[in-house]
Amino acid sequence: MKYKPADALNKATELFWQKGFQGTKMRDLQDKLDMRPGSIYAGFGSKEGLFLQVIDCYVEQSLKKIDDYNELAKTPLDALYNFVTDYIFVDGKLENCRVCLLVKTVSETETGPEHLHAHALAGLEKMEQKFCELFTQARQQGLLKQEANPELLGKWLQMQIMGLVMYSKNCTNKNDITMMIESVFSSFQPHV
Amino acid sequence: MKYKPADALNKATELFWQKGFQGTKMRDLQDKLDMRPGSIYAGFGSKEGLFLQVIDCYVEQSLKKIDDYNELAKTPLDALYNFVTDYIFVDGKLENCRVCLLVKTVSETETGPEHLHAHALAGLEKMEQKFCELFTQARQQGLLKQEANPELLGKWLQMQIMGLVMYSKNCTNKNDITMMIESVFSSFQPHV
DNA sequence: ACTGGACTTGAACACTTGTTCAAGTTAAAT
DNA sequence: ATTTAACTTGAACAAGTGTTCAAGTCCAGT
Repeated sequence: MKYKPADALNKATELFWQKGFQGTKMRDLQDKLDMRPGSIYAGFGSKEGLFLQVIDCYVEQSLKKIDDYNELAKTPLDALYNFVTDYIFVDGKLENCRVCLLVKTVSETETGPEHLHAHALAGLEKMEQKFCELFTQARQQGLLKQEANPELLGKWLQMQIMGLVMYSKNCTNKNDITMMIESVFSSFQPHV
Repeated sequence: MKYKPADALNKATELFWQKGFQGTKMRDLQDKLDMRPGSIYAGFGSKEGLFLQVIDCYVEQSLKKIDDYNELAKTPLDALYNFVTDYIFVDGKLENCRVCLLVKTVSETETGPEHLHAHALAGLEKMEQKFCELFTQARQQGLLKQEANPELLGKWLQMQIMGLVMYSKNCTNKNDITMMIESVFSSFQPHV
């Protein structure tokens, strides 16, 4: 496969993210990627194969995104805070927030194709691990109580993000969400 | 429409809940409901029409379920706690937990059919209102600080449930989830 | 110039999709 | 017994589905 897959994968990601796995039709992909069916099958094997690669690509980019935030922010906790805030307020607007592709896929394939489900779950696990990493750093820097459990905090943050993002679909009040984010992150501060 | 829709609607709910709107095919419904296409269309208008009725039915039953919990429990807070716990640990097992049909639909139709999306959101709003109701009762009974805002607590609980349920798909450790539920509900107790 | 392999094309295929409809059944009201 | 309206049936339809494949294009290595 010599085809420049980066651009194609990003376009495919956009489609799958918008419409889900089942909602995305091969014809949609053909139009969006400007590739004929044969090329897509030569390059990616099948719709499922393409989707799996899209997920890998998505996970890789998401992990990198967190690293980028971490380099820019003063502390790992700030990085996580900024990551979450920017994820929910895209261009400052709550309406632009979209459910994470992995979460969407997990929900869609709850009973569906086993390997798609497993693949999305594996991606989420990597995200959680990354959260855990940053919490570990934060503790080393004395930003958390010494007894704090980074692994548990990672799980907790993962859960909170899932809740925040899903709930943001159901909420028109920017203020409510802002308060919730504050509330989530204030629980990470060491007891004063 | 004289057809006994109760049984049919429940069976349809089961299918849509398992497979989602797009994932559920008319043939599946025909088999599960043991009805021929003409009958389904006479009774429900279309696949979308049936789905909308399924959602209404689901919301109604969910609201009633909370009322039932409220009658059985000592306090509204206990009722909510039991509701959440039983929702996540179905038959005591984390694996049996399924993403709420409304949440699943919101996620699936994020960009898709406008009215399906709106209908699911409306259902979620009713659930939130019910949570708010119970929190109001709890405050009247002195179980919450007088300054507590039941409306905000309702939103908060809605968000937390979404997070807990979605995260439970990604978690094999029953203990972790139990701790998270405790953590969520301990935040409702008045400051000691 | 020639070969060979990777990539592309677009028509075509077999199957599935949601939906329709003419014909048949039921059962209460006249 | 006749009418009427609601409901059921199941074959059929048109459109859409993921996928294939013979034929063509490209281009690096000989």
